[in-house]
Amino acid sequence: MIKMSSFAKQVYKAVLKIPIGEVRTYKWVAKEAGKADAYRAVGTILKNNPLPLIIPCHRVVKSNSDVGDYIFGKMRKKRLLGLEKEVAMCLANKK
DNA sequence: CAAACTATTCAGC
DNA sequence: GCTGAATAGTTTG
Repeated sequence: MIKMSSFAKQVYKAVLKIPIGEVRTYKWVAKEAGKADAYRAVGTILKNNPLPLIIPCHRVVKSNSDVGDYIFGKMRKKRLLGLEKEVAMCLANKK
């Protein structure tokens, strides 16, 4: 088991709750985590995020629909979002 | 324990 | 639309 900060755990759970093809804002994640005013902490945690491959940090964007930042790079994040959108459609329409 | 840093957000012009 | 400042939690020494 990996030990981590209490807020981080909630943040990860909130991010994992985001459906594929959809994106949420850092504020939203912070709120789900229990601290709506900790949007900045969310970014800090995800930045040091110990499980970048099991946490869809790319589904978290800024409030202005800005892409925000990503561990693998903003470009990779954008690409992933578009790809996930297609995947979501596939799962919904079973194309 | 305290200081510094940060993947953000809000307000003003 | 852009710039500057604030706030909350994590991390490191």
